[in-house]
Amino acid sequence: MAEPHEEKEDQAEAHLNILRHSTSHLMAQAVKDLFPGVKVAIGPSIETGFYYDFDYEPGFTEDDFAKIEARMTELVKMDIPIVRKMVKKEDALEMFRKAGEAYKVELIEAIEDPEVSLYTQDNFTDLCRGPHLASTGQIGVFKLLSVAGAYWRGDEKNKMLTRIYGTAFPNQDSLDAYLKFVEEVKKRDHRRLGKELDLFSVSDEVGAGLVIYHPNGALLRYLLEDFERKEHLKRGYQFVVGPHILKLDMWKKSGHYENYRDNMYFTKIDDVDYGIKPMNCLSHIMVYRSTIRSYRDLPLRYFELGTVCRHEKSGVLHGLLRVREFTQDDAHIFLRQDQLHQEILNIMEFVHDVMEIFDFKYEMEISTRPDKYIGTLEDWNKAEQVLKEVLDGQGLPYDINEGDGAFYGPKIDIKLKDAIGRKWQCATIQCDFALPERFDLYYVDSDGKRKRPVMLHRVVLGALERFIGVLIEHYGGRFPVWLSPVQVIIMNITDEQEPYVRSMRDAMVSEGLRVELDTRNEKLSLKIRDGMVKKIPYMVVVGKKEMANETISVRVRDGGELKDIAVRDFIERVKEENLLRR
RNA sequence: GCCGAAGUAGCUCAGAGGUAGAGCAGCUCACUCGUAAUGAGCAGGUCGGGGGUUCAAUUCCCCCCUUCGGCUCCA
Repeated sequence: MAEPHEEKEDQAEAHLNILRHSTSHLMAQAVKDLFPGVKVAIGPSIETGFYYDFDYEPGFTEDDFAKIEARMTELVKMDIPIVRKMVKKEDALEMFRKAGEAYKVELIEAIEDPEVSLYTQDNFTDLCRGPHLASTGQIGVFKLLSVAGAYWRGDEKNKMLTRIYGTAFPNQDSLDAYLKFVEEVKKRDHRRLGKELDLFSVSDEVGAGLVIYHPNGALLRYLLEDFERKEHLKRGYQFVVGPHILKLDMWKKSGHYENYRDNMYFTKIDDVDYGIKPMNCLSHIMVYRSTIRSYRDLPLRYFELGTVCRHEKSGVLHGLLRVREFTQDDAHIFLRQDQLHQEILNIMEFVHDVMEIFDFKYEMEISTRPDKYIGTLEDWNKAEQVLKEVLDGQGLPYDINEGDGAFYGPKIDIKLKDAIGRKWQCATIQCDFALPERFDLYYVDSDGKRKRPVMLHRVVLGALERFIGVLIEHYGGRFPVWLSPVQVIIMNITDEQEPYVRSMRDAMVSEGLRVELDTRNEKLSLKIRDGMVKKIPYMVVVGKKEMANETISVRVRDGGELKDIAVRDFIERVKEENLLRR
């Protein structure tokens, strides 16, 4: 049962959805008034507002928005009743056919009920399940936001329509609040912060989707890698390293050439074909196969910060979140069927611990057997059962994506939620029955017979590039001390303290702190400002007084001040934060 | 890949058929300064790349590349 206040929230949300849905119809009505010959497709409310898809030959641009919005405002003022009517399917079909609304006809044909509901406002009638507001006069404030192409029914084989996005709210204040929120989100954009904090760049001279890490970005990445290596060693993983290119025959054997070729790059050496790896599993399989394995050896957990190259379509590249070369915290675990439950539990605990350290909440999904699959039904059912049991056993909620598993096995996807509620796919755990089969992997069981191991593919952070991008936005560039590329910046007030702060910097660096020095001949307020802009956690100020007392004054990025603290105590404080990952 | 928009100094942006401008950053000088921008001066650009139209193109046209907003796909 929902709590009373939740019910209220649900009601408010439901109302907002109706408002937006009606605004979407209003926009369609305005567009049809203004642009004769336009055909309408679908126009739902969405999380951030609404959209409507149109088929119109010249298409629309944002220049058309003012005109459309003006007409919408007129229609609101006219306070036109929005009338619902149930009609027979055949009648609706005839009506939309006559009107030349081919998309509506297609939609109605797919409806099984004998009757469909229509909503009419003046000269505009739309097929719609509803509900809607009672009249256009009840519509609040709205704003058209962007145009975009969208395939009919989301299928890239279909015609591309023009989609107009907009948003709507009951009043101006809530619209303003939303637009302000959008601005805040822009300020957190990892591409913007990546530039401002000088973390990374991508260059069209080098190539699209290829990341160049600058010193601070590379340091951040190094800190994550260091974290990963320690955590994996702690959990019984072994490090392995494989090559970036493997003979094409390997990729044919594994099925990648057949199923993943479009995403791969190829090259030729001395007339032999090679494929650049899009995944790390094959080398790990070679390690497994390098000697005979006993049931006592399992599970074997091979870990690699493996860099892979994938040919992503040009239109999907996006900062660090979607690139063409990236490094996964990848592991392949070879184990017996009877170990599957415990091992997946281990991984889930691993994921949980890591998410907690970075202060992420997360959600889980199980993806089950697709229509096209390899392996036996029995294996699939068993594995799906195990995945469910593990999640049930933890008492954590999860969704099921029927038929969305990989062709070689079912999987658990973990979607993390960042500081402002957005979801990102990072960790995933995939069962694989296919590769052990294709590479004829086996172990010798207690009865002396050869048995086939199960293979798990899993990543925890996912791709370092994507994870770093998410981290930047999650923290808004204000990394916790242990992850800050620069933890401390020391500022002198006059030249007099310069040699002193230099030796202080050296002392801190030798204790493992990451320290910068600002000895520019500038006012303190400028140095503080620059330190704040660079989002450095600790700004250490040294003037005449501090030098005499061998203390420092520390301005803390996230608020507050450490007045006249001993250098030694400050160093210990930062060291502890490094250790505790704070 | 598809639809739409954009690309001007290191960054953020203005400009216009007659070969470009601001702020910040950079450099030089003065100021030696106590918690979010001291002042003055200097320097900085084949106006994304390639073709075309024109007496003349950074501006108009075509192609390409890249980026942005979406669609589709995904770590």
